[in-house]
Amino acid sequence: MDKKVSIAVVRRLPKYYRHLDELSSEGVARISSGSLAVRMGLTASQIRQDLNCFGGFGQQGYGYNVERLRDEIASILGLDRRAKAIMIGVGRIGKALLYNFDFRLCGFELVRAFDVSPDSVGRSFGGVMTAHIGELEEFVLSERPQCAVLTLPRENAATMASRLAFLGVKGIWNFTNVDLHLDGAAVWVENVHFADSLMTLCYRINE
Amino acid sequence: MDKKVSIAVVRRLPKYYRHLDELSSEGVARISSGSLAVRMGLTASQIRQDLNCFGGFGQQGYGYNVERLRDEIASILGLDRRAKAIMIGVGRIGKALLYNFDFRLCGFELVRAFDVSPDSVGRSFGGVMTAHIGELEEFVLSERPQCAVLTLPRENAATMASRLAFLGVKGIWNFTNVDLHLDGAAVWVENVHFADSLMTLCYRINE
DNA sequence: TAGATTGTTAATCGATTAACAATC
DNA sequence: TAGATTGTTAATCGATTAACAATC
Repeated sequence: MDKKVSIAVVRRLPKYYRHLDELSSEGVARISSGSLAVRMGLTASQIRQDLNCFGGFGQQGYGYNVERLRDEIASILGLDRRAKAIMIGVGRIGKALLYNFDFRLCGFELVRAFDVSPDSVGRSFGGVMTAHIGELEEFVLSERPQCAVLTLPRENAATMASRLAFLGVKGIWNFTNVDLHLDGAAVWVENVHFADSLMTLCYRINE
Repeated sequence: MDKKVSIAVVRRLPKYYRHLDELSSEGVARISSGSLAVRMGLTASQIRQDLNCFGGFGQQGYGYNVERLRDEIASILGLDRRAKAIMIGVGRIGKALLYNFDFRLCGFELVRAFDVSPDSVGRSFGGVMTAHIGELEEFVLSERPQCAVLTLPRENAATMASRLAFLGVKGIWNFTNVDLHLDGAAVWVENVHFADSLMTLCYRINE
């Protein structure tokens, strides 16, 4: 266990979790790497390799216990830690996330949103209170959120990212279509580049 | 030119496009693979390899003409084709896209949205008219959109995907947290899995 | 026990990086 | 011409797949 874990493996973990959780809801108690492979569109070999980065969760001749494996993966991902997160920018995308997206299922507690607009400041959306961006420093230094959701206009993304890195935030979930360069800072940036995604689809359609 | 193009290369194309477009706005007329590599966080070798999948766009001793290269990549991606797209499901995420996202910059014209709710049907959001989902078949068969944006509740995603595949849609931009299996159908699915993305970040933060 | 299926090592495949001749 | 930088081939690296002994 604890071999070097590649990016490719980490990116597959949420997918494993999702399918195992579904299987669990369907009442499936155990599954072999072969069946899971068919269901997920992977190879059995790859699944066994992936899981063995973290430990031997299966049993020869039997397969894997669905609930146990799901919970192991949840734990590996840190979904049970409930780290604090904040949101920067409460526009349409920010609000869509606040109302429709369950941060808890992804291991986070969204504790505060920030914006500049009087339309949003002081109001609560999806149960999350919005404060003025001027209060960011004080809030972060006292509450120590580990993650920030960047849903502000792209012009302000780079500056805000540095500001957050300086404050010690450890992860940025970036919805602006900008590549953030936080050289030196120990910040992990996870990008959600809508445009890149749709352009990829455009390529496939026109192929 | 026209060597086999890997998934990895295709996924980098939008990023090349974005950076070249920025360089162009900055008034930069030419760039070497070395400088572009520094800017994009890649290696010069990889950039030259990537671009040579499609043709020799550079010039020895000079580098690449920024505007020309940007336009070549736009053309490779098909951003200049303006394919028709429709949206299925006009909830908060759908509306956020309709109001804030520029489909044209990604090679699509969003021509119609569909929903069931009387709150949305007959209304226009971000310049796109919403029709009742019952009119889907007629519309698709006459207008022949090549792409559908799936922003409906996840319970309905699988059924709707089959329906769209049957109607001859060629690409699905999937915002529901479900893996769609359209075996046999010639449909490319491009997923935007918010939860998978955030869970990945959760892993990094708890590492 | 016999059958099934894992964990793990070895083989293959593909993608990235390095090197350099071609040439602007 | 000399310097710079590409296009392209070869070398390396890493990830996926195959194979099989271990074992439940």
